Amino acid sequence: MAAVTIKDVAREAKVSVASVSRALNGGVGVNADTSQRIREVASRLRYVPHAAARTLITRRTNTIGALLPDLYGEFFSELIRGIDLAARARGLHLLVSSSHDSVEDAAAALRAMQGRVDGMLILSAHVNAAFLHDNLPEALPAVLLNSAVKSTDYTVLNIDNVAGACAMVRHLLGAGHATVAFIAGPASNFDAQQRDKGYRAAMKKYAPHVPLNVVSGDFSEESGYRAGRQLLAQKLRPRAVFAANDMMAVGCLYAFKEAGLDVPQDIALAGFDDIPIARYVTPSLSTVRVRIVDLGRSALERLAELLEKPDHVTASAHTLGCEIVVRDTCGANLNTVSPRNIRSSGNR
Amino acid sequence: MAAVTIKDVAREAKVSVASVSRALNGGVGVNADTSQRIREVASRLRYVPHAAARTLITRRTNTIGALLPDLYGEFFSELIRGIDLAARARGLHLLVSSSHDSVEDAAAALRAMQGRVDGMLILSAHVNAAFLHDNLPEALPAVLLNSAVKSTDYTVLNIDNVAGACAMVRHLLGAGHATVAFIAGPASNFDAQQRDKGYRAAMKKYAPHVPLNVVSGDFSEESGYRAGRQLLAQKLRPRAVFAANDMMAVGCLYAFKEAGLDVPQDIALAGFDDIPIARYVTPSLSTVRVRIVDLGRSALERLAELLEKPDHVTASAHTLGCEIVVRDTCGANLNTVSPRNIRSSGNR
DNA sequence: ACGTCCTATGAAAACGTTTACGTTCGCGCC
DNA sequence: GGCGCGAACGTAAACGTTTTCATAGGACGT
Repeated sequence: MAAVTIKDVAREAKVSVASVSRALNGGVGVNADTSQRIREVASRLRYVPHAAARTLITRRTNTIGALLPDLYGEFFSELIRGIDLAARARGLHLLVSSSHDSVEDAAAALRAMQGRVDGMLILSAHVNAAFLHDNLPEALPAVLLNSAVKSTDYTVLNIDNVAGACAMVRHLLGAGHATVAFIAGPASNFDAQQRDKGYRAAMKKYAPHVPLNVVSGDFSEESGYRAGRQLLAQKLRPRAVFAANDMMAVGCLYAFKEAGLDVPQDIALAGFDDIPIARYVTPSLSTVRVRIVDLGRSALERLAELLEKPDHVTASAHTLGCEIVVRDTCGANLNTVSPRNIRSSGNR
Repeated sequence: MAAVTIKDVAREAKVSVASVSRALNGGVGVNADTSQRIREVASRLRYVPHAAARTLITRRTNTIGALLPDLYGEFFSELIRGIDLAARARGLHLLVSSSHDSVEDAAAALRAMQGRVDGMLILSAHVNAAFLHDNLPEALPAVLLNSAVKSTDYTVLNIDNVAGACAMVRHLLGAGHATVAFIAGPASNFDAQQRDKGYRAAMKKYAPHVPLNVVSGDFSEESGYRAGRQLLAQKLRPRAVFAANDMMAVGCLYAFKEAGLDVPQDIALAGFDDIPIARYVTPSLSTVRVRIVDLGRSALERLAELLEKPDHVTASAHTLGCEIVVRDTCGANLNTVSPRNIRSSGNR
């Protein structure tokens, strides 16, 4: 056992523990060369302050907790990466609890983090004001990600789904596709709601005389496939289809291929998320990209802000922009040969 | 501030703090109904033991740390999911530090976790005996993932890359492809080394008279593309190509398509990892699947074992099997129509 | 020479637990 | 009745820090 404590350092440096503590924490109120000597002794003994003891008296854990649902692939890893990077830059640790699909699960995890963290990052389908009130100790700073909660008590950080969807619909219309159908996501999902809203807003604004055409889906590839078949069965087949996420777009793409249609000549297609698969399907999928890393990073930054000055940093709401990624399925670059985007990173 | 401590509970229940502690921790040595009463008071006051105070005296944090490199997508999320699930089942918390690409980074992160965790899960390219000796406090239990370290001091958990690669090469040969080339990964990478080894072993065993044919790559898609062109330029084009990972296989696939070759008729192809993209490229990629969730889960289970009884649980080495996933690029199911595998899960 | 202030330092309290050690008390046994 | 014993419970020490307060000793102005 290492077990080298502040007392050992004090004895070795022939000073009191108080001086050691002072020297190691900024060194104010202690002579410069004494401080220097203490530091040397400390590093020689490989002294590491006992985090728990420090927490006990400081009331600071220097740790933030992340409560996440059962996320999938890229989204999860990018989000964590963003959070982790920003946390490390601030000397904060990251306590993760993921894969919560039920409310009880999430509540239990939240309670288990009690006292272990200085603040929380929460991304969960079932957080609402009541849930938070019941399970989140008041005065524990928290930042909500992608949440419909509009409380004045919590800072929330959202992806600008509306603007992203709106921009894509506009792009499709602008590419000459007169009619644009929409494959919706699960009605309970906040992202899905917002994207739906964006579709409707864009249609109203840029193609006010074209009737809306919405078929339902649940974000799964299979539901996208079904939606695709459903659209093909319509009397007037739409010129373009906008799916609320990429997985559904991929399913839809297979339905079109199966029917012998040429994408984008016969029918254009676009998705949302820019999952890695998007660039590898044939033809490659046009979509709306969300910078997930940024979402994680700025979430942590907001939280860190809250930690610094808990005194009236008013809870605020922020929005993260999206960008349109034009590939082959949207039919906007028919005449140009689309270069295959090779990414040289990612050695896994 | 909640700030309800054990003293508050004791006062309210008219007992000493010692009895409260006893009642809440198994309740031995305390009268049954006293214990009951204490519990009621505790839950009524919403008492939550202060984790740091408990850690200070117990020397247990009930937290395990995970040190991970800059992982990518599915691999990362699945690994964390496996670890998280197993940890939660044991009441352990998970402190994550990821995205470490340099040795210094990893060392710093390891030291920062000092005293915050009861044990470590380490997956990193640059861990070796010396690194661990320098940065890991002795007597801190650790489990190494996918590591070349063969120390008797640490438990290591590896993917059976050799057997996986071996099985795939055998499968390709068995499908009638007389010659099999190999696209190697970065020489410094342990997985890459093992897969290379598997290729060589299989060729020696099942096709001893066929010359080896290895071109180099670095796990990136781009290097796979280059390797593919290199293979096509050979005098005797191989009948099948086995890439050390899926990304390179995908790059290679594009090189073949570009050259107008039909895969798998003209040349067969296989990868390793079964990343999600594998099933979406056209034709879909045959590959070797690794159950990453299991890797995470059993890593945590080994570590938990170490924590339970630090007294001579001899450090051991374990291996996790792979399975071959036959899709279209390997040419093994030419005559059957391969059903497109739709996954209905994954709503993200 | 003397009070005053300032700097460097040490002593000790406090944080909230767990646990070793006493103390009390009831009970059975000789 | 004395004795030992075990169960129930309380007292207090201990864990390793930070921080408040006290003290000593200069420097400095008068």
